[in-house]
Amino acid sequence: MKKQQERNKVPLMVRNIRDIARFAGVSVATVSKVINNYPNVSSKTKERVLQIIRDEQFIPNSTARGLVKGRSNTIGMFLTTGLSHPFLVNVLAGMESVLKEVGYDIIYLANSEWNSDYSLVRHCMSRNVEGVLIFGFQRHDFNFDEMLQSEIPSMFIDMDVIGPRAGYVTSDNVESMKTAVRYLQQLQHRKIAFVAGQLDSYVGKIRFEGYRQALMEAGLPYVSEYISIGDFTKESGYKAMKSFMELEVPPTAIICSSDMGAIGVIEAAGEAGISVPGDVSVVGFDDIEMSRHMYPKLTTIRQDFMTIGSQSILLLNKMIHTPNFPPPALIVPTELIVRDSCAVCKE
Amino acid sequence: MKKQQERNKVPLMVRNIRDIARFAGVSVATVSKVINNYPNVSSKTKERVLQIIRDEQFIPNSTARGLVKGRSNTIGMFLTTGLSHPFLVNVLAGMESVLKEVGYDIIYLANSEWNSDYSLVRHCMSRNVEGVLIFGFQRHDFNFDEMLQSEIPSMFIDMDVIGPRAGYVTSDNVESMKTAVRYLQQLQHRKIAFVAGQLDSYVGKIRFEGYRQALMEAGLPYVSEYISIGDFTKESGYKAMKSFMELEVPPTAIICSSDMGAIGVIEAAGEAGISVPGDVSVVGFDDIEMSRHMYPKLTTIRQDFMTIGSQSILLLNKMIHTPNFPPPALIVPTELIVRDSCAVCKE
DNA sequence: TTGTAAGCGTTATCAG
DNA sequence: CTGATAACGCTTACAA
Repeated sequence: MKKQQERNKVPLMVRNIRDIARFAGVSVATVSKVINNYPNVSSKTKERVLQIIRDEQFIPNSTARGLVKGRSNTIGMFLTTGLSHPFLVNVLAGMESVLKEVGYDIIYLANSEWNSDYSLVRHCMSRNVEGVLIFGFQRHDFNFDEMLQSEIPSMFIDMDVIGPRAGYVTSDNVESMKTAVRYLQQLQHRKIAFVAGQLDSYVGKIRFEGYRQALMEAGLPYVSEYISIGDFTKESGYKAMKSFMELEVPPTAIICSSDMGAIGVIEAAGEAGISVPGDVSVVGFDDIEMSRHMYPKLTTIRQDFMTIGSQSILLLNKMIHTPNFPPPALIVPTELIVRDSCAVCKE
Repeated sequence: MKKQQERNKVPLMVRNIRDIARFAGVSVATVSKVINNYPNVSSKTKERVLQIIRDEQFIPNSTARGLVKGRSNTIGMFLTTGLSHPFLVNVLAGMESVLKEVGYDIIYLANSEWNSDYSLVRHCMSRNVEGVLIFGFQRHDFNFDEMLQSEIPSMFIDMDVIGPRAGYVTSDNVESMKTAVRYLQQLQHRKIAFVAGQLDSYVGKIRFEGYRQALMEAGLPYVSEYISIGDFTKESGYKAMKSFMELEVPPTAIICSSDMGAIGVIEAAGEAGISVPGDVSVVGFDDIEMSRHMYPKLTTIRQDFMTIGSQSILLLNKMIHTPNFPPPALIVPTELIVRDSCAVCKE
């Protein structure tokens, strides 16, 4: 009764666990136990404390909690915003879907000019993050190796690196290429060209590698004129197609390392009066939104960004909580989306 | 000399400010002063302490710091990942460009099923964020009002709400529409139709409003048959165009609330043998990447996402540090990008 | 110029 | 089952 009055009289907001303790007429230790759901609290006091916590809208201070527990409940994320990444929101959605489950929030760590005085790792440590997600980086980025070798659990997205506490998630790029080649082979194509991305990027290299393996498995010859090294952009696809058209024996099908590249290929074909898929078949990679809105609708390899996002978090969570967890390498399956840009080979 | 040996002998990493103090033979207070660059420290000790900090790669614990200072150096961000947002990465890039300058990192707060026990605001408070960014929300989202009325400084992106401590940033939607109408008027168009987005979304409503005002200022009549309410998607543009074509007096120009809508319009026109821009002119909104890769290349309103991102942070920073800072409302200019989808009216 | 010591809001240990 | 009390790592009066 007295307590009740006291509470009504004092409009001062509850600031901490001690205020709650005072109102409830118990010690802070007890309140803490209630909050953390410890077993050894009588249900009466527990109920009373909980009631007050609800009434007062009390929220424990996560900073203080983090200090004493040595945890931050936070995962750091580095992102290269330089290159526009249309999938980002999809990957994020995948992450978000499991964030509550693992109890982490993601802190987006701003890139700065890293140097030896202030490295990625130091930024992570100063923020006390329990793990790190790395996305859109290049192998040669500054401080990359330090991160890779550090003790901070980390997951790399689209980069096949393994460190003592570092794993990765990426699409099954090799199998994707085999699928594409097999599909074109079913359509009687034998002259299959390839538009590569930068070979110093992981996905650029691995997709090229996949293409070569696929050719081999299909018993198709590797023709160096059928290779064009680009950079995932539409422009590089456009140029690739121009060069293919000048060949004495041009390819009848073209696999691209990106949908944007495929769009460039199709544009160049259109300008030259070459029909897609009438004269040449085209396969893309990514399945960006545009793919199903263009003409012809693009047949392409769809990446499963939701899974990439959710698994990167889930695996990171495992690493964080399992001391000797072997650094995971997850290859996420892709899917061939058949639309209108491929047809049976006429030759 | 003795200290030196001690350091070499003990490979144990430096864990805290006290270790540094011990190594340097000073008190923790002095170390703290050095770290925080206080004036009243002799340059000798300062140098010595700094040297040790560098040698030992010491990083002050930001959690402890946050606890005592009552700050987290963190801005929370809520995002609706449900609707795919292709601009996100651009807005993020804008934010990133100023993050270091203001000294914040962004914590991406996972959405959960908000209810009265655990609201947006409570999540923010538990994380001790100093301010909040809200992006992609709808007015009727749960707990929205609580956030709006709360004392936590917040900036809404693409939503014109003002609260005691809440401001917003958005593109100049109204002026954009006026620009589009004026441009079409210059091309002799008088029958200008409009494809709206959802009217329960802020940008859907405001762009419609802008279109009406623009018509008025241009002295053009408002014809209700020339309005189609859609939802920013390609499909709704497609349907809109279908309905416009059935009119006895069809429009000669169409303004869309989104580029995707414009793409739908153009597709419907193409199927009906109507030439763009020969028979009908089309203007989009957003300037998504696809706009310059389609045929015809789309004339559209470009939003300045970099500025939206950077200003939302900068203004939030101002609000946080200025007690009575009036909640800002920033309208960011757009730009008409003239490409190939508009032509002089034939009539 | 430097050091002492009292917090910041929690959790955890250990007595009662 | 409950309650003192000592941490956690840092900042900051205030004293020396």
